[in-house]
Amino acid sequence: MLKIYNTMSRKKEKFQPIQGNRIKLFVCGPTVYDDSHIGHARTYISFDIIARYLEYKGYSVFYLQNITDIEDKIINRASELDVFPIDLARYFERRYLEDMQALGVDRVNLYARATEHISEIIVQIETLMDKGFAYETETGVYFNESKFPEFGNLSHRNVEDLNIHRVSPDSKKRNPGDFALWKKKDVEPYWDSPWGKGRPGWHIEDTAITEEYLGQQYDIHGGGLDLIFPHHEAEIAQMESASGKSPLVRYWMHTGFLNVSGEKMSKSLGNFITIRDMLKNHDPETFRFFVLSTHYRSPIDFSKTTLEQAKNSIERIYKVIKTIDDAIESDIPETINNDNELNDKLTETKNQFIEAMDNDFNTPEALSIIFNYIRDVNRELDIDNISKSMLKTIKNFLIETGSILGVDFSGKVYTDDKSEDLLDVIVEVRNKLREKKDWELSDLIRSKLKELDIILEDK
RNA sequence: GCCAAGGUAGCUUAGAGGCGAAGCGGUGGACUGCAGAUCCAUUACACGUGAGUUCAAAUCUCACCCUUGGCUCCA
Repeated sequence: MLKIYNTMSRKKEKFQPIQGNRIKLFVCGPTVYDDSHIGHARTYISFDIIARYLEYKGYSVFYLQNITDIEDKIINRASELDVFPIDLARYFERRYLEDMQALGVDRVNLYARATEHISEIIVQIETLMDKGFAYETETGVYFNESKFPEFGNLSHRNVEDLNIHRVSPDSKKRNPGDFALWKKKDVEPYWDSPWGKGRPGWHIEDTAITEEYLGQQYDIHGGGLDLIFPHHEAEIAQMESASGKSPLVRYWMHTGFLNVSGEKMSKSLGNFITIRDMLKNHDPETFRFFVLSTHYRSPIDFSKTTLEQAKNSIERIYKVIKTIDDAIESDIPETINNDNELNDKLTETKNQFIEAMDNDFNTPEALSIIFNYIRDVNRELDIDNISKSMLKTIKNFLIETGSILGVDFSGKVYTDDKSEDLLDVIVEVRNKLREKKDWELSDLIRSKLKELDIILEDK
């Protein structure tokens, strides 16, 4: 039975979709004003895994993500670079999608741009105006926080505390906590609205988009921890006020922060790492494994050591699959008695894996179960107490498990065709030398290959 | 100030009342011509400190120490 930690209740809750086995999942996408960083990667990989697992459990998942392509940061950046905001947004959106593809994040069913939902946004603001939850000033349209006493429930804060620490509130607003639904602007980019030219506030796009595609209430809303306040609070306030229905979302899920060598990642500290830069030094599988090795809600530390450990760990899985492949090729029986025992163990492992993932997607636990099984398999392989058919079953299990987690465990071969052929020749020659016990030359070949980062291992 | 998360072997992480965990790393052994992989053993007094509850506490309670983060830019 799947349990999900709900930020709203601060508890793990039994998961039950609103409608049958259909799950409506929404995750806050990026503001496309710059290349995405590895903190984004952590969040989106986490939700990719969550979506994969939900699908594995037999749910039909509709995964929606917004793209914030109109926002002050985009406009500022565009004017710095002297380009149109929309062009800048499209450029970084394309790069974001490329990054996600490189990371194997491919579970999103629909990306929705804010600028393509302006009419839905306007409709929602009109509803809020009609119902008396919003008011117009000379600078824009604002949500009236005092009309929504539940504000602060998700982040578990009370509004009075927050108001004390507010810096220079806009004097036109009635309450310091009121947030903009529509900003009046008469410089590009702007859209026409009942309140004149302007553009939407940050929070409204998400509820306009989710109402359009998911309805007024849906199952899961995800995002980084930093979005809880004020962004997700604002979403709740807007949508629940507009629809009169509560809750907007059944399960609020938030991913923990990614730190770099123990420090918060920020541009001012100079430790800001984009996904692209990271991928120059690490392969995507390693990074995903690194993400998997910590629970999604915990902080995770990106450092040379942790990435190295992730790389070495995943190699252990690659290696067992390679060993299995070799054994399948070799001359071992199709079935043996010991299969029964290994089959039982496999069933047990599967169950434990599911149990771990059911427990709020506990991937570190799930991995440790896989590693335990791998040790058992290796042990049997070591004493040739395993059959071909069993090995095939085990391999399928490992590959399937990998695909739930989004990691290709089948291992990587870093060669193009020609060099592989060439390598075969070298290995063949070296084997001849070894037959002649010419260790000096064969070791020389091996060490020369090693200098080229080609590791040759004899059986 | 307010709020939150956390302190588990050398490192990275799970666990959450009762069999001392997983990976990485170190050491020794088996296997190898050697190396590697693998297996075995070992390294590990494992649970921030001090009290309390309990037959039993890393896990619950209280106090304290320390770390990190959030407080309307933020995945």
